[in-house]
Amino acid sequence: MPDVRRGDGHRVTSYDVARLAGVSQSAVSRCFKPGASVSKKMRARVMKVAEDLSYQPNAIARSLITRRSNMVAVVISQQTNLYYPEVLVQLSQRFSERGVRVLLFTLEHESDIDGLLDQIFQYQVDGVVEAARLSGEQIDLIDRRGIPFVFYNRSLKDRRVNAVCCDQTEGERWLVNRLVEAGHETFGLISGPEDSAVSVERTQGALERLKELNVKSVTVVPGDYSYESGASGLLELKNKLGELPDAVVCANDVMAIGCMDAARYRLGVKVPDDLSVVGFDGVGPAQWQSYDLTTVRQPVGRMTEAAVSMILERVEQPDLPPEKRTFSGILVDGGSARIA
Amino acid sequence: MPDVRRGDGHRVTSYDVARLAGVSQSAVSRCFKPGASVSKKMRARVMKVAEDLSYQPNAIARSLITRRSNMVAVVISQQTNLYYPEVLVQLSQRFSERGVRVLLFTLEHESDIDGLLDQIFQYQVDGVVEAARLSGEQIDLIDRRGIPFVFYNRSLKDRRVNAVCCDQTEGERWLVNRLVEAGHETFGLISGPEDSAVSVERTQGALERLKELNVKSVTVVPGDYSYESGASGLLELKNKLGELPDAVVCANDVMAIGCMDAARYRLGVKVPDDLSVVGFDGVGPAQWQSYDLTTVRQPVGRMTEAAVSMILERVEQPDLPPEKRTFSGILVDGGSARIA
DNA sequence: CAATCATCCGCATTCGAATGCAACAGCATT
DNA sequence: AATGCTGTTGCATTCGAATGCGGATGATTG
Repeated sequence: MPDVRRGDGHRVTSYDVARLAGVSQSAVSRCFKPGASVSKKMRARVMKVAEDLSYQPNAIARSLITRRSNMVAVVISQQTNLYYPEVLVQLSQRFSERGVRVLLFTLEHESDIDGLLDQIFQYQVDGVVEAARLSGEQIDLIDRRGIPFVFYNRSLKDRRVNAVCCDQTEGERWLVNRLVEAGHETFGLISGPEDSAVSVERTQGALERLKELNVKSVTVVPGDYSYESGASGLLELKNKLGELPDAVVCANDVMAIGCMDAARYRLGVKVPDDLSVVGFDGVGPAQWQSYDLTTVRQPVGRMTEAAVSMILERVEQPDLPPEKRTFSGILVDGGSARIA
Repeated sequence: MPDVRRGDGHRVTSYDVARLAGVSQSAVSRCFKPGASVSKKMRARVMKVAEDLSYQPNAIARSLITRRSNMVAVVISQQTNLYYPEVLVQLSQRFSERGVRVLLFTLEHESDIDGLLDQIFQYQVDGVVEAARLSGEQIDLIDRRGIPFVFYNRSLKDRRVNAVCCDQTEGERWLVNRLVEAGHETFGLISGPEDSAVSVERTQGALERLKELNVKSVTVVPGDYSYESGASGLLELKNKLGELPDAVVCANDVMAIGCMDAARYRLGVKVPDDLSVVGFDGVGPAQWQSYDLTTVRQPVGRMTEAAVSMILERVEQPDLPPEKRTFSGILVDGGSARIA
């Protein structure tokens, strides 16, 4: 089996193929471009040699001249939230079906994003999917670079940006409706991190609906989306109220799960008999029988598909106006909440 | 605030900076290279202009000439296994601390890997982390390209490749020891996918130790690493045996969790009183109080660190010989198994 | 003041593929 | 045989940064 590298340690280039096939480098290039003007004879000849040499066009060189890297940056923070890995995998799969690769940028802390934007730009990505918070100036920065970007589940109200969101408010309202219909009267809320727009929307959405429905007893305690904070949130609620509320509304599934476990194993309380718990997201473990969580599932498939096509459309047509697409969640009635 | 793009829609290049600063392009290039021969005056001057123009060196162009893309491909399959997202995030973070970015390749089916290798090569990545199965020919393919690569938790016995593994066999032996010491006499095993080397090692490891300890009643049923297959695996065991075994050894945590739920909610059996269940991996949910799983935790931090440094060392010194690094897992005694 | 040396800078080239343009071949038409 | 047309091919240039080499500059020494 022949070695694919030339003697000098360089990679195989289109010139090597051209020389061996007795044609010009441009011919080789054209052979690899679908729909280019090449005779079948030429193509066959070149492809044969290319095959023999295991030649693959250098995407880096191509990017330089075409000004398309076929790479998209995906920025993810919040690795504690089980929800994000799923989003990431789906984005990756959908992009790759369209010939685009994901360059991954993970943030340990959301504040690390400053230097990161510069990094992203250096790699000349064709677009950016942001599942992290950005300040107004940072958005300006991207905008001025003219790179299409889409926010995933976060958007700035007074800003014309592309965004794909799940309707957090609506989802919370559904959950509250269900709980109130079933006769729950005292409520505890465990919110997410203050700086998470999603969390704020969810908590506000629930509060608003509770108010509309004239529910008097509502207590909010802070959480951070983690299992532990769901558990400690419940204990804190009990402390504050002196007793448990009828229902606890958690800003995500993982906290709801932590909350259920604390109820059962630390307080010895039955869910849903003595306490109803609901979450949000619809992550895999929420369906596990130990939890069987009542929650709102985000339509991740449709949301990621939307994000991908919004980006790629704007790579082709940079002048498309900004767009926000909001998807309704799916109410999942589980066994973690008493129903009427 | 000035627009960072020139009138013609092109990006800002080192030539633009050079022109405005009244120096040569090479000077600009040198200013961005740490340790290059540039006077402080020059550097200050250039940096000022660069700042004004929001100039960032084009990593694509740089890669072309330096033959370093500062990108590493990470190939992941098996998205059902909760274990992999954690690995991915850690790899990404550790690489980025060293100035290297992760280009993500996800596989829906392990068989999709054929075309994928070509894709990976096109992007001129500096290295590859493989958390997917490869055939011998595929390894040849990578080898001949001279790209450093590391297998993560899979390796071919009779092949000189780089690999980072958790000692699956040893871990299973520990688990079996614990169970046998505690008096368990009849065993069920739920294996992972047949084509997963990890699963085979785990199951074999357990079987071997059980044999050594002279345990007679051992039944193996197949699983696929999913929650559902853990649940159905338990039912199948019961069918086969006519009754439940004393203990079920699952090839990963997620199946163990499915198994526990099936025991409790479908069979009405108490864990660990009537049935002991153990897993493998040490994923987050294994620690949730509803499960509190006895398992072997893979030292993901050390393993990913090892993978990263093995790759990067070989980018610098391509002649380093292949190396396999095997890490012991950490036995986690949870409440899902009766102990002596 | 001349000689020596280190430091710093610019010129020119390089990486590998894409593409506009011109040249050319082959074929049909008259 | 001359003309025109279509379909292919090659030439030359381009993308943007890095770098070896020679030359200029300035500092230092005798």
